[in-house]
Amino acid sequence: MSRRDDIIDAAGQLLERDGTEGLTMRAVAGELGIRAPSLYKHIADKRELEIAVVAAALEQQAEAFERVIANSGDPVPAIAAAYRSWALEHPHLYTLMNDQPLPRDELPEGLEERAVLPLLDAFGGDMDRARAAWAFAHGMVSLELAGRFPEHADLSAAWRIGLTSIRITTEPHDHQGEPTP
Amino acid sequence: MSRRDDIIDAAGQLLERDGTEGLTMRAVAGELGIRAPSLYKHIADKRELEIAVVAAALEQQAEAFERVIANSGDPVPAIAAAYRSWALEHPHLYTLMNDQPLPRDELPEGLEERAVLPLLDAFGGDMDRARAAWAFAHGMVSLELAGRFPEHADLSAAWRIGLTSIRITTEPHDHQGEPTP
DNA sequence: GTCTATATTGTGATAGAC
DNA sequence: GTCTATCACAATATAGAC
Repeated sequence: MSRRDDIIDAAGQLLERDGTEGLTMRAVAGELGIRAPSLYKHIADKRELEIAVVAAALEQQAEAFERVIANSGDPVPAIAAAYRSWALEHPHLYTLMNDQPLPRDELPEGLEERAVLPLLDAFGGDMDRARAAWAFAHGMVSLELAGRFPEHADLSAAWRIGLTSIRITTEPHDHQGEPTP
Repeated sequence: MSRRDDIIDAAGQLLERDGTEGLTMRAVAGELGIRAPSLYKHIADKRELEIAVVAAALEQQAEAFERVIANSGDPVPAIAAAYRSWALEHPHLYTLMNDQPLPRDELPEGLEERAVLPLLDAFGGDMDRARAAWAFAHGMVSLELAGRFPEHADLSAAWRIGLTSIRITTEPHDHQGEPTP
C-alpha cells in the first residue's frame, strides 16, 4: 500500500467519522501523524483527494452489490436492501458520491458501469425502469440520511410499495397516455 | 415589510444566486447596502436566518402545489410537474430544505402539513403511497440537480415509469383515508 | 518525505461609539 | 439601526530547509 493510498484511506475514514466539514487537509495529515503540507508531496490538491475517495467508495459499493446478487434468488429486493445498508453504514461517503456530478473522466475505466450492472440486470436490461428504481431508492435513502422523514413514518411500507410497483407494472414502449413533468 | 423580512428575503435571493457558500452574513448585508454586524440587531444568528429562509421557501412551494391542483383534472402528474419545476427554478433553496432535518419546532404551525396535503389528497389519503411517490420525485429531482444522471439519460421515461407504477399498483394495505363506499 | 514558517483568504460574531 | 474596529478562528496551499 503506497503512501498515497494511506492518505486516501485515512481521508475516507475521517469523512465517515466527522462528516464533510471534518475532512480537512490538516485532519487527514493528523490522522497519519504528519503535517498538512506533507500531503502535497503525494497528492496535487484536495479535489484530487476527494475524487480518489469517491472512486474507492464506488468500488466498495459495487462489490457489495455483486456479493448480494450471488447469494439471492430475488435480486431486486436484495439489491435494494444492500443499497440501503451500505448508505446507512457510510452516510457521508454516500452523500459525497451522490450530491455532485460523478467525475467520470477521472474514474477508473468501467467502474460506474460495474456498479450499475447488478441493478440493470435485475430489471432485464430495461435502463429506464432501472433508473426509476434507482431514483426511488436514492430518494428513500437520502431523505432517511438527512433526517427528513417524520419519526413516525413507516419506511418499510414505503419501500415495499415503491419497489413492488416499479417492478410489477408493465408499460408498452409507445405508451402516450401519461403526461410527464 | 419589516427590516427582518428584508433580510430574510435578501438571504433567499442570495442563496439562489450564489449557492450555499455564497450565503454569508457579509454578503447578505452587502445585498442590503449595510454591514454585517448590523444584521445582528434584527436576527440572533445565521442559523435563525437559514430557518426563516427555509420556512419562506416551504410556504412558496405549498402555494405552487395549491395553485396547480386547482387547475388540473389529474392531480398526480400535475403535482409532480410542479414539484420538479419548483426545484429546478430554486435548486439551492430546494437543497437547503431537503438535505437536513426540518426545524419543525421553529416552523409556523401547520406549514409542513399544508405543503404535504395536495400530494396526500392525490393518493386518496394513503400516506405510505404518497411517501413512496415523494421519495421517487425527490430522488429524480435531487439526482438531476446534482448532475448525477448521465447526459443521455431519458428522464421523461423514468418519470413516467415511476409515477404510473406507484399510482397504479394495488396492494393489500389498510387504506386509512380511502373514501368508504 | 517531512518539517517550520508563512501567505492569503475567509468565516461568524461582539463591543462600543454615534 | 448602523457604523468601525476587532476577536478568534480555520481553511488551502506554497517556499525552502533538512
